[in-house]
Amino acid sequence: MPPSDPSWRRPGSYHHGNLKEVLLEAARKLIEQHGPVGFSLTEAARLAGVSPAAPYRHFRDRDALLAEVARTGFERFAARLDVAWNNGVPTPLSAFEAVGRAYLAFARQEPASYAVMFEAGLGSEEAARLPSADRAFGVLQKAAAALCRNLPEGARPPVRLMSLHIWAMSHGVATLFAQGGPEAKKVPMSAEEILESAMLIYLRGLGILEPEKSGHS
Amino acid sequence: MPPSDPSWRRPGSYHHGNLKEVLLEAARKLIEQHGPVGFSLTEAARLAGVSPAAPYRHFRDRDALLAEVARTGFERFAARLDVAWNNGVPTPLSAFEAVGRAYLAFARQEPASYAVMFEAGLGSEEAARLPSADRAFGVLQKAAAALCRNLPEGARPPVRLMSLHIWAMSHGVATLFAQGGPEAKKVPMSAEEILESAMLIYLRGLGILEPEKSGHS
DNA sequence: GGCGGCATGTGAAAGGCTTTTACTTTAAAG
DNA sequence: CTTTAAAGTAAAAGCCTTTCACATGCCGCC
Repeated sequence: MPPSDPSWRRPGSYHHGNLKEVLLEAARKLIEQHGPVGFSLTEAARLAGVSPAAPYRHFRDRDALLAEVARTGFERFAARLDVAWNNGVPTPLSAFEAVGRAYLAFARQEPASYAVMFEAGLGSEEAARLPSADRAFGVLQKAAAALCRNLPEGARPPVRLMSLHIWAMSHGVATLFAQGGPEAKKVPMSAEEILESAMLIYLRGLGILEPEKSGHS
Repeated sequence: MPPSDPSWRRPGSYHHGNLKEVLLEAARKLIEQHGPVGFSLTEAARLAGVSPAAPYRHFRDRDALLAEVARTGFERFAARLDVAWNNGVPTPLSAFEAVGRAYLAFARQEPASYAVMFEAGLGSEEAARLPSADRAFGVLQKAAAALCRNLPEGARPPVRLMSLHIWAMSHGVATLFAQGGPEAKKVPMSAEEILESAMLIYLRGLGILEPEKSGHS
């Protein structure tokens, strides 16, 4: 069992000892730099210090490596959203906002994972039915449900639809404004401010928050 | 001047006569099928019936072709949003909803263009400062401003922030649910329904729409 | 009308990437 | 200690990108 340091390499040995992890790490770094299009298996192998054929001992092909980046990405993503949600304490609203910030933080800190997880034609064909993808969405759904609990019986929106709204808004803000994305520069606000303000207005529209008296934050 | 049919080819001639347009069209078709990663200049040339070197008479390199797909995509995108907006008639709200549908329709009908326009590391580095990208965003901003005009003076939200919200929501819904995307299948609603319901709630949160009495559409 | 220039397309070649196959090394199980 | 199979290598086939010298023929100019 190799040490937890993901860039560890068995000293002076024919066998690498940790190649799979190192390749995934290298892939994330390269995708970050050159985009998913510019990423090359050979270059990842070079970074890991092995021959171009070595990766095929751990992944069927290039796509399988990307799919694994997506899979492990969803695991960390779901875990971080769940930690941020923290069972809705201290309040459902504050925990909900923490989830939003965690969403954006993940997109910022692992842009390569996020791209492979959500961009069409990368590894995401099957990503939808990944268990951890469902777990991640489940966090949003739990949060939405908790926010509705104070509402009178008849005024509760469909929770599933509500979480799709939240997901779409988070995803839109993340890709447009949180990653170094095209439009990030033209906007004088952080992605976090944009997402939070949008969510406050949305929740007000559902009657979950009181209408504000005057002025907009 | 070649005819307007984009797949026209000069009959039995050494010179193609319409290669640039045909290459862009081929690129969109190929990206649609294999994703931006799988797209190859050589294959586009094959589709157009020319040698692999021919494209270099019209584009500096592969990236330049993708950038041109993005540029022309933004032109059509802006034009279609503007047509849908139709100067806010018959009512700002109905026109606004038409813009939303046009947004999703474009993402559906030109998934390749949309991907290259917005996905990181494709042609989008400079796409942000494209004039037509600004025009497209300008339509959203016009629509947002018009929706606010009925509001009392002090209750008007910052129009720029509001249009960022609208943009992010539209983009999120488009990429998650409108394109054949990962999650489209798991959801029993159309992207249009998801976007419109989200927008109604959002506008209610701004006080632009009346709170509904009971039940959720 | 003929001619010459320039835009446009071709062919071949260099170099990189993906993937396969046969071979080598070495850790670890018995 | 020996056997075995996991994990790495080298080499080769095939595709892609890009460049360069060369071919073609459309168009404007005399």
